[in-house]
Amino acid sequence: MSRLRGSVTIDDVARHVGVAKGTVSRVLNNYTDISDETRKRILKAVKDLGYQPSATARNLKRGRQDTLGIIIPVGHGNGADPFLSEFIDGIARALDELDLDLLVTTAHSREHMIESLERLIARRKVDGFIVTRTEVNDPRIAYLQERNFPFVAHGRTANPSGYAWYDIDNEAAFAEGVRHIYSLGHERIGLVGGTLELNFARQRREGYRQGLKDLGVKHDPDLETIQTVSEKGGILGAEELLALDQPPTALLCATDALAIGAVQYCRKIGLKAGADVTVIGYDGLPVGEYLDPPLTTFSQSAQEAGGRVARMLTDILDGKSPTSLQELSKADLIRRASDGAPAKTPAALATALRERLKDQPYSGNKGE
Amino acid sequence: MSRLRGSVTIDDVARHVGVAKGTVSRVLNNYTDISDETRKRILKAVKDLGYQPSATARNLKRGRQDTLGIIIPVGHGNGADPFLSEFIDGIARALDELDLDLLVTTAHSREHMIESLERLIARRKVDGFIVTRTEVNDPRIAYLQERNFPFVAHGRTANPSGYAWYDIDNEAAFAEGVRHIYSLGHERIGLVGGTLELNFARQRREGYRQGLKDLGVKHDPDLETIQTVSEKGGILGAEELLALDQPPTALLCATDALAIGAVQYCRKIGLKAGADVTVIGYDGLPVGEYLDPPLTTFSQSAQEAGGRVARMLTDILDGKSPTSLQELSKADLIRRASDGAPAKTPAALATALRERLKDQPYSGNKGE
DNA sequence: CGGAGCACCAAAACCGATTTTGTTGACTTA
DNA sequence: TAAGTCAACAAAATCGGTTTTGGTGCTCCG
Repeated sequence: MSRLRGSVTIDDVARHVGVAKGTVSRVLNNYTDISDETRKRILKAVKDLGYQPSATARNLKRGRQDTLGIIIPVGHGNGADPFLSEFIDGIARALDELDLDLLVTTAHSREHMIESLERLIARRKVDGFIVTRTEVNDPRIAYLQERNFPFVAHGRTANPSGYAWYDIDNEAAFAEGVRHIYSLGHERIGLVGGTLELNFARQRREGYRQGLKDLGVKHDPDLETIQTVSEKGGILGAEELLALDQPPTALLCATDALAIGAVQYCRKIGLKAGADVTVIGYDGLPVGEYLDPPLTTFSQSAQEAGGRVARMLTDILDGKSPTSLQELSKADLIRRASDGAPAKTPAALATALRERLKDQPYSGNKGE
Repeated sequence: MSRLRGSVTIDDVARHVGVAKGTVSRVLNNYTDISDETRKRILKAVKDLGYQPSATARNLKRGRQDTLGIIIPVGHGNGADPFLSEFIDGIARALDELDLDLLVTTAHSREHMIESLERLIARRKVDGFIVTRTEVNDPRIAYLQERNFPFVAHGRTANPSGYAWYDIDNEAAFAEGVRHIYSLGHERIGLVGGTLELNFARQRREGYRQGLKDLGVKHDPDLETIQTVSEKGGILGAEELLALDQPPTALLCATDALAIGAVQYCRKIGLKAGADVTVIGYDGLPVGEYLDPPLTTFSQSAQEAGGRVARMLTDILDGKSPTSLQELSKADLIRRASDGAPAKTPAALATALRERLKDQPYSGNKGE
């Protein structure tokens, strides 16, 4: 009965009922100038024949695709960003309700991203884009703005005006992080930051500095390190900061991935996160709950963010002004167990570390 | 210069050159009955005007979308499956080279999945599907087979004939896992399995049993537990097995998520994975490397699998027979540090456990 | 009673490509 | 030299919808 390619078309329905195909279309699109009787007959035929309009044909005429695009950055083989997969999940859920679809593409470089944008726009495969992991000067946003193509950014740029965005108040979160750590009794607080092209990394560093300033703690540049946003970066960052003469007793990390690496490094050199060193991450990744110790972090519900961003984009497509759609949300501190009062003074920590590192100098992250 | 909606069409190009639009199309599609001179002029105009054909219009005529679909199952708020995000990454990378796109949808129930399939097929938004996490009797596969719609499954079903699939030899892997654990000196080996609707869960259990049989170890049904595939399930599974009078000294887990939960439970009751209890997972999740202890697991490179599956699907769309596309791959044991020789006999372990549990009965997985 | 107004729907145009069919002039070939 | 062949393109049909334009018959109204 259900031959594949010979899908039932609007002509089949029209013929079956004995009306013009335009009439069928009008019924399906809720026009009012159709008699009740005809409407019923058509609706019945639609149901009987199992007719569903072809998205392609409809889109051709309407000039819309009912599809949103997202381009996710990927490194070289180092796996997907766990934050992004949650984010996509959130988007997809929201779109399901709105009856839209999501086109996912990956890009391995900045240039490749722009290429992909161009391609998808030129071929008219999507109506709008969701841009993630914004950079301070983001070429994607510049491109989309110039082309005047609808999009919503998750995260801001250096100049966050003129386009729609959804972001977390990164400054506030990290200022709070500093305050929290300080209240636990820490005086030397380190920052394992992310590369500064990433806007959120810059903002979190700003929040870190502001937090210190608010507390009247002198800012020591040595306590800041910048690393690529990955577990590996976290290892390197922790190693660098803990090797200081006056090491920090707490590490505030720009992302959970960095924090996971930092915790791993601590473990490696015989330090217990949460007891000997406080480590705090950011992202609220589910897996953080199952680490040892469970990771204290900031949650920003990637899923919720995805849903929110998707809805903002559909608002834009419905004609809303992008500038009216700028939303700043708050991140919540989720206390688990990787933070605590400092066990040692920085000086004591330093001598203890020197002892330990003599015995077992750190060498990569392989098992022994 | 670049007005958005007024994208340049094939008519613009034709007019610009002074030929019929059909001629432009023929040039772009490499027909031979065009003079070299005309071809050059048209190509130049295409470049000058920056013309790119509308995917929609092309698809309408051709009946193809150059888009593949994937429907990912999601639970209720418990986050994305990390395995799937890697998998999608692999697919997207492969499709990038093939100049195809990927449409991602989520579904929260079995019915919803079929609905989504129906919708995407009826509206002709995709040319084929990739089906993941196959079940023993998978309604999606049944549906797609019945509709005769192109698809490739990642994983098999009870009757894996008549369609294209890519799978890991789950039996072999788990038999090897048992062999490995046994060679470390363990005699009582537990299985934390996944729900048996999932085909891979069933196969891995089969491999576990076969492995024991090969070694001449008597199969004790008490040593098997079935849990939902999540960290939570891992906690429950470990709790159940370790509470036995004769508890296992090693836990073979159907997925990394289960293993992560199992490790967490061990930690909670004062047991160290890798030393006191051996825990082995399956999936090769990157995060496993940063756990304490780093997780011993089976790798099946989700990324590679994604790429492979995508290419198989395009082969089918190019006319290859699905039945000729069935590929069984091998999983590799990645030894990290969650496995090791048993520290205690099962009996000794049991008494030690009874001691510990008296003091601090386990109660959920919240921080203290 | 003639024309305006309306309800209802048929017919045709259109979206932007691909593909089929037709046409023209030059060149063979018998 | 008339008929046939072929290269090279124009013109039209087509894909499956949406939207615009055009009737038709009926009612209403001055």
